[in-house]
Amino acid sequence: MARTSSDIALKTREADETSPRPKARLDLFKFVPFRLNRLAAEVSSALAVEYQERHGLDIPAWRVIATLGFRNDACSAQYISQCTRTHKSTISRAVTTLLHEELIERVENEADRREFRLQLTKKGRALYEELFPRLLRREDEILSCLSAQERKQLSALLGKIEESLDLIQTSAEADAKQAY
Amino acid sequence: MARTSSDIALKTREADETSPRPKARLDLFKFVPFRLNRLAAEVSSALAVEYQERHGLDIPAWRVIATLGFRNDACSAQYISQCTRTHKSTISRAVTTLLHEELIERVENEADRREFRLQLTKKGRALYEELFPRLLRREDEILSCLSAQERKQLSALLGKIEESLDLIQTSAEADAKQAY
DNA sequence: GCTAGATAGTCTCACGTGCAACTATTTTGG
DNA sequence: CCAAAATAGTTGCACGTGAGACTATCTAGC
Repeated sequence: MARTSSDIALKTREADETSPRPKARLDLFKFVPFRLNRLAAEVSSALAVEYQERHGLDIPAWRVIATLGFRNDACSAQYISQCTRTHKSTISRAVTTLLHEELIERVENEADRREFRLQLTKKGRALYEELFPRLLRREDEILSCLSAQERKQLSALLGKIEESLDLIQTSAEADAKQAY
Repeated sequence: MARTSSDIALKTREADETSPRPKARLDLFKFVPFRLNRLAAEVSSALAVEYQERHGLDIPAWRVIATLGFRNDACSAQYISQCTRTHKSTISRAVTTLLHEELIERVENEADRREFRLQLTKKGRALYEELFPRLLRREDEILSCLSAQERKQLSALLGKIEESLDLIQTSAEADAKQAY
């Protein structure tokens, strides 16, 4: 969000497209992977003020809270790791911190003593209830440049790419896995 | 790209939307900032094989190469830093590495001896010419799930968000800055 | 023309994170 | 049942990177 220095830009490929191009080139500004990276970084830092400055959470911690807050029942660290696509060691460290801050609690799983079931504490639930509307509002602000229809388009397009990259599972798969 | 373990998913908010929702919740899977983050990370790692495994470049180094390759004339590290939105220390380190590998070269700027003008060496140019078509092909693969029109839509939508986040400058601004 | 502030680039520091090894436990296959 | 493989979670290690201090140089204002 905070960019102190003034900004400059590459010339876009646009101008070249009308004229015969002597040699194909790659314009970073039109390169979708680059744009996604830049956009994601920018959006992340725009949201960070909410959970970082206000609550001292980082992204992994927020993902744990969000996953537990969205679900009613407790679930394992493994589950959080998989469905947020975050490395298990990263989740592990976030869980340790959150346990320390008493925002989440864990109970042993009698059936399988390797894993622990995690859930929000009352304090954690309160934080979640206060935080997530703010984040939704931020998201709304960021997307405020789009019409309702454009937002649907964006969501659909992202969905297609996610699906083709296998980032999304069907609810059947999820349920199958959830039946532990 | 490489995810070894099997995947599971959160239930989406979809199901709740028909029924009266007792309490609003936040579904990470529908949260655009999260989706952008995850998608960007996935796409990046899909491209990494091209410049990392084949050429030993990391993302910052690739951004330097790409910027210099796209332009005909030499430009400063500062310029690269600003137009790729990458921290100047990150660019500085990438430049040092690339100089060492003789992929780029720098000449003193007589007019301003604080800055150096950077440009691709013959070797660097060759690498660029070989690399960027591969990357464009990868991008194409990733977007192959979209029709031509959908790609335009995506590009336009990303453009709108970028613009509203002030990630894009007009070519006028760029030219003004470029006139050093 | 000298001083104060801006700017280009480098470097040190701290920190987050992916990888992989490790422990503990469970599952599978003979 | 026992050994081998799989799995949940933790931890040490290495590395990339952002923040910010620092040097050198340039620019602006008096």
